[in-house]
Amino acid sequence: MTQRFTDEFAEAVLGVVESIPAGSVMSYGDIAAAIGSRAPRAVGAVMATGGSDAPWWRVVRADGRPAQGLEAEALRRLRAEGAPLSPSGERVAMRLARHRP
DNA sequence: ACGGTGACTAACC
DNA sequence: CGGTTAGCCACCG
Repeated sequence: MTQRFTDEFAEAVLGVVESIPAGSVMSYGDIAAAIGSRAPRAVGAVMATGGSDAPWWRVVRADGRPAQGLEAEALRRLRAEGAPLSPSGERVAMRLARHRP
């Protein structure tokens, strides 16, 4: 571990992210709601800061599109996991892939 | 204390 | 379907 997360928020976010099973995904909003927050943007900030060690590719936007700037990489990994993708292949089929705890 | 900012979202047109 | 707009909350200088 390279970083220690003293912030409860960041700790909670990463905990949820690591609980997402392969082949499934959660939106930033889903994660925020899962920890009783309404700050999907803050979730994104945590991921941008210390999400490198977590399965960040399983965290996508509400419309099923992966994080801005990492779309190609994320989609590659998601496909490898067998996550259901849209016919176009550029976004995740949220209806099928969404993980609900 | 304050305002700007962001790996966001939902509502509208 | 797609482009815009306003709303939200946590973090940082």
